[in-house]
Amino acid sequence: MSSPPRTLRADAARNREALLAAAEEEFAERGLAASVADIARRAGVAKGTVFRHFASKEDLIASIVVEHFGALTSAARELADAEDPEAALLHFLTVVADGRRQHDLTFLQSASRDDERVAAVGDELFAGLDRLVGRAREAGVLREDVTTNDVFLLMCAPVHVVENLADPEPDLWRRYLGIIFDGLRPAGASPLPRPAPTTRC
Amino acid sequence: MSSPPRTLRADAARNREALLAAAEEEFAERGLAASVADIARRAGVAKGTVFRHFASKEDLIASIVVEHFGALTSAARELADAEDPEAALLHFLTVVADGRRQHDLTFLQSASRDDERVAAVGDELFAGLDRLVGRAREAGVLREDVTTNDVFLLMCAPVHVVENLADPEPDLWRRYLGIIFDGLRPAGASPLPRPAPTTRC
DNA sequence: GGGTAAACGGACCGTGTGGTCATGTTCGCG
DNA sequence: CGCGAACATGACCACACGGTCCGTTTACCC
Repeated sequence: MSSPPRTLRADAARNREALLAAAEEEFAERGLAASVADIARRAGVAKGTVFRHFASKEDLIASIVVEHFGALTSAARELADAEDPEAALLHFLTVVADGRRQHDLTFLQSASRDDERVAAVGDELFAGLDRLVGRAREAGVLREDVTTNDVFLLMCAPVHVVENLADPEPDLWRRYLGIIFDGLRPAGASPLPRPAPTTRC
Repeated sequence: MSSPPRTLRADAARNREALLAAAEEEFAERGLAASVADIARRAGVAKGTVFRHFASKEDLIASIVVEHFGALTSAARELADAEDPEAALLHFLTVVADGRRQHDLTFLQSASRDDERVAAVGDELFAGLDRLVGRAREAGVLREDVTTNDVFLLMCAPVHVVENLADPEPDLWRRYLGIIFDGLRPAGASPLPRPAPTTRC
């Protein structure tokens, strides 16, 4: 039992990146039904190569989600100490939505729910968001009864709202982010019928 | 070329209803990937029977959507002349979300986007909602810059937000309907970054 | 009850899928 | 340059899917 080498060969690294990019596009266009063969074709490699890099289709999906979550976590960290907490939170939510702009990738996330790597980066992302939400609430720009969990769940809603539209109109999600963000503000907030969820995610 | 009889035989009608119900449950549990064979098994009939009632899997999906839209249109009509326009709109949105409570069925809707029957009942539903939205805006309980199209798109968001949660918590969507509805109120409304969509649906 | 058309069952078919593997190719180090 | 290991390939497999078909069963009407 020998362990695999720590660094990938140049061509292998290139193919891995190409596969991740191709898979993201393919999943965006055809949903979970996108086939491994099509992904390989799009990346310009043979099908066997896909399974050299990813143990299974599920593993490929999880890898995409891990990559995305990582990028969002970085964005959250960079905004953690911004001067304007409200702008920081809104900007973060914009980054989240923009990252999924092309099409929605939430289904990938839920498809890899029990992957432990995904759970780990999900925790980090949640922690980053928690910081932003905490500062926003301290600053009084967020209604009192809203938790990080709420924002975490609502994060993808703007993109999701627009997703089923035939006509693309690439920036329309900004409109719904605006509406939902207004719903998160203290002004005009009415009592919420149910308590916030307790379990993370 | 003879036309089929106007009324179904008793057993056929029973099976048709059983199939629609079974399909709805199966789609809710397993998404679009639910197989016709599983649907048939759940309804207690053979696979061939499915295709006797519905020309294809797509046709079955469209039939479910048509049924749903019809029920919602009826609900909208009943609320059209309610005394309190705000309560009427909120109640309608509650009915919409509650109808999809078990799981989200939006993907069925988008899967049958080019079905003409679906388009027809979709128009009726939109008209019903338009009435409710119009009265709400006249009453000043809806922000000025929000259109019927916006509400139509946001309609399913509360359920969608909760959909990817592992833990069911069946009524949690009410919380997010509350938040989003607050975002639709005039109080504390901030300017929206993009214009409302022009194309219907 | 008997006759008939409608409805049902389930074996069957073609296709496309995720995944495997033996063989051939390329990188990169010495 | 040369060699071994890492990598890529594409034919191949088992399987599940949507959909078809025809022999059989069933509900309805007189």
